[in-house]
Amino acid sequence: MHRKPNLKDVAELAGVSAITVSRVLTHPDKVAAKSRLKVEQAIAELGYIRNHAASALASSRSGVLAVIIPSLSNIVFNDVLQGIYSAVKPYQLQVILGDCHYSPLEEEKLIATLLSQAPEGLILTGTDQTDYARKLLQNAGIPVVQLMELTDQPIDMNIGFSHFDAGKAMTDHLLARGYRRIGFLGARMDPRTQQRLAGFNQAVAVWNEQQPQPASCQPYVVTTGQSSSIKLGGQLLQAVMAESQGQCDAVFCCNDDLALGALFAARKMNLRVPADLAIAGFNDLEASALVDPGITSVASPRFAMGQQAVELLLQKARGERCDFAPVDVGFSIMARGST
Amino acid sequence: MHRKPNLKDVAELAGVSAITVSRVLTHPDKVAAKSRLKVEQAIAELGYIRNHAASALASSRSGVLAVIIPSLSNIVFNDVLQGIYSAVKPYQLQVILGDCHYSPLEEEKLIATLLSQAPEGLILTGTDQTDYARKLLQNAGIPVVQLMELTDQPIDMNIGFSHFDAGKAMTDHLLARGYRRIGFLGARMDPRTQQRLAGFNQAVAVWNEQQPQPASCQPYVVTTGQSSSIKLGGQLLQAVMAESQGQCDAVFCCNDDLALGALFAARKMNLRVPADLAIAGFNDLEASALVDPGITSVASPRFAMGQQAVELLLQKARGERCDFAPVDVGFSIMARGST
DNA sequence: AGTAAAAATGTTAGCGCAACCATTTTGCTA
DNA sequence: TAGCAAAATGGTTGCGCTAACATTTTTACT
Repeated sequence: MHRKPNLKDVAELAGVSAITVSRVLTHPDKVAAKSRLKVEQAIAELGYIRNHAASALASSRSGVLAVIIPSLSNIVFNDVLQGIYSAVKPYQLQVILGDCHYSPLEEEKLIATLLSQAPEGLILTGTDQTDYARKLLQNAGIPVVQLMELTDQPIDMNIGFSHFDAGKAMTDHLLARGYRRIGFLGARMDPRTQQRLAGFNQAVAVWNEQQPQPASCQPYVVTTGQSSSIKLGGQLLQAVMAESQGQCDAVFCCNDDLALGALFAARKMNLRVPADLAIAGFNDLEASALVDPGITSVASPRFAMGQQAVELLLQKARGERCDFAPVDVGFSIMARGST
Repeated sequence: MHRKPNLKDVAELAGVSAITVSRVLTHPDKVAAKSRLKVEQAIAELGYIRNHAASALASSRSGVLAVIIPSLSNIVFNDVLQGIYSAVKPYQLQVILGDCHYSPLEEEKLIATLLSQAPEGLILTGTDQTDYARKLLQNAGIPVVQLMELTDQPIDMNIGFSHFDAGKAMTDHLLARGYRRIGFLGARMDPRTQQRLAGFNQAVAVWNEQQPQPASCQPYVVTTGQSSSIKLGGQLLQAVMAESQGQCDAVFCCNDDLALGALFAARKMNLRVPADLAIAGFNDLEASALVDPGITSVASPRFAMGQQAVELLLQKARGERCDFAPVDVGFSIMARGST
């Protein structure tokens, strides 16, 4: 036999009907142990592998979960992905992953492509999808989770935390520690980074409103559209130092890559951390806790977010629940030596 | 209309036959501009999205590329993935990604699952697949690339470099710099790590054979099955220092995570790098170049490997070539301050 | 043993699309 | 304008599987 064996071949060899073979594969408990054994032997003998396309077509269940992240290179989404994969494991689900490179338009195209797989659900990052993308998803009628940040108008389900609040909290932390000339170092400037910056600005504004003149805070904001990296952190530190004429006494980096870069660069500039310069980051990467001094950062349960996204998706797909309020997973300030 | 629109619905609205609509989607150049326009309008109006399962079943082309990596958390495979995604982009191909957690058995199961998607090709990491997995792949008759390391008996195609040679070269580098009490810090101990260790042992053996007694090299090997992390690097450094009673003057870490951890720990132990202790790593992560001192490491073209894997796969799938000798992409020693 | 219920198995039909081959239309040359 | 090749389009069929219903066999209990 040259062509690949199909259900019928297995059925003939096992001496049962095709549907019985099908059942062995999908509802093994609905088949008598005796037949099941015969079928399993036949499958093994022929090296039969089910044709997923045919199965999906006949059952109109694809067994596919679509995931779109903004970047493969940002480790942050790696953690989320791991959560997703770990949650998916017990189920017969394949993950199809797309990278939209932080572009809503690319994301829109990806959504259109991925929808052709008729996925059981879709996990998106962030909340700034295009109108057309939202329409596509509405029509598709599949459960959707928007992950990482919170929104008032979710497409469907929503799990995340407030990057605005986190940015504000970190800035308050710096203010509370006595820093008054605080730089904000931002790269990429995707929506979540912008929210962190907004939180920073808000915290500074509130502070300056409440404090008498001599204690007021001078912010220095340096941002770039470049994607963030450790190296860039050093460059941005130099930039903010230039802009503040060396007055800057703390920097709030929009993520830990920049913060690490700033820390390494500070050393080379002979700035003592935190005596001359405090450094705060975001995302709480492993390295941040282990460098000396440790970098103060914002931690969030990324792995758990990924897991929970899958759980909610499947609950909704199974029709177990349908009232899903946005889930705020919160964040925490990991205060360390750098501030 | 409640159900999702299908080809026929589009065809009726556009006033053409179903097959013409199909052609607009797959061979747009085979359709007159006039019909194409009508069809495109109808598609937009109905929000039609092609059913991938039906398409795959009818055409027996899945448009899927399967990829199995040993770990999502290891950034190294991230780079490879990025290469794969970048190479896949111009084609109508979806990537289905599996994580086998460094387990050949899990990999075997994953292969069986992924084969049911009838992928156009499969990219595997490493070369230690189970016999049954190899048989499955032989039967499947799809192009396969084994990535990252080289082997004499590839399943099909093979792209990578010699981790043995790289381990040996790095050890030679340390010996040439005058270090004689060299520790090898290994975590996870997957096949590639073992090859690096074998290269290390070989280099030491060769050295000791050629050198007179007083110049001979004393190796200290400390390994663990735990998965590697920055933190673990520090712990392993302490372990090797204990084992060598503080005599160790250089450590070759099986990857840069460990090396960074070793560097951070060395600082806390008041060891000057490289005066008291040299540190070498593997993989050349971004941070390794930017810490102070920079960590000497082994660089390899991971992104390019991913890209090339896709290219070869597609060439073979299109039948353009079939004689694929293993591709050695090589490596290079990035000598930095740490050694 | 007899009966009803439950479990196991089979039959039929169709999921949505594209390959194949047949037919119609178009564009071009003499 | 006829005639022909090439381009465009359509009809039929089947890809491999499973849902829904139909039938048979087994089980449990009187």
